[in-house]
Amino acid sequence: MTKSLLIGELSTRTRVNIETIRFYEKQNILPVPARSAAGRRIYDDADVKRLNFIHRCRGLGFSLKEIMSLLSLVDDGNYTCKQIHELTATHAADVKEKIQTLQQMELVLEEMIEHCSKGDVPECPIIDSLFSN
Amino acid sequence: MTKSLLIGELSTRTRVNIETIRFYEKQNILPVPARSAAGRRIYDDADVKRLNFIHRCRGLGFSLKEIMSLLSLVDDGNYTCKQIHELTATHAADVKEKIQTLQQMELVLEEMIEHCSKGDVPECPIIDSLFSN
DNA sequence: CTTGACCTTGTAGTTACTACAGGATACATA
DNA sequence: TATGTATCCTGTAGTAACTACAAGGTCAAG
Repeated sequence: MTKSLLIGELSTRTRVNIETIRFYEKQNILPVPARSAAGRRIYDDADVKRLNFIHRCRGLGFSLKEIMSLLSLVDDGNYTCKQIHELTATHAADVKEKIQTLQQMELVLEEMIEHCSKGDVPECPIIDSLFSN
Repeated sequence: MTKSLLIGELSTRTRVNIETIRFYEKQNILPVPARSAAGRRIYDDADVKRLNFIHRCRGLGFSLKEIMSLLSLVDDGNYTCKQIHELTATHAADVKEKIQTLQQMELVLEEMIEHCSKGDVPECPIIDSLFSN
């Protein structure tokens, strides 16, 4: 049988913020839960599992939209490995692109920093290069 | 003498969106410009220079807050190379951290993708791993 | 029976824009 | 002169994914 939890327990167990859990419900990523007589949200093991899934996906940089796509494939029950692979590969490509952009930034920043005297003087090659042209 | 420009020309010259230019003004990153008799914003070479600076900084991933710090140092006229260096180095460290986070994500994503059959079957190791525990 | 922990809703703030709506102005052409 | 169209104006709302309240209800323990 499945154990029932209040939102605080679900939060502790999944390490997802209470506010975030309510936010996910509003976004239709988490299903509307049962309520106690006093109106409190009641969750079960399936919710723990789903929220952990969402949390892991977020940790891998998937957007909520992408997570919804993954979840609706799973919810419909008729997903194929190929479909999941495609979504994941697309996301992985996005991540790679972001890394490249950031590495380009890093390169320029490091170069600017290198040329810097770092002194208590009112001339700075960083400012000069950014203000040039 | 400095040439005066309307917002559209400033936009073309700096490749910064018109809406973005007005946004920067509202954020006090760009100074309030002069106005024509009909109320149109009038810019000059100093604005071109400043907006180019902002644009480059954005391209290097500086936040508007960071850019404001840089600009106010410059505006006050009493900045030192050391101060600029510090702001830049801090930002560079942020960028490095972001890169590392993304590389971790990439690693996990690639591993998941590798284990994938990519087939038209209803079992997927990606889903399995994300739903496990 | 009160205290404190926990829950509820709803709204506003964050970042850096972007996208309108609805209206005024400027200039060239018919 | 009329008209078209390009440009400008203000102000508001939407985007992503939360986070942070405010103001109030509920529950268990001492």
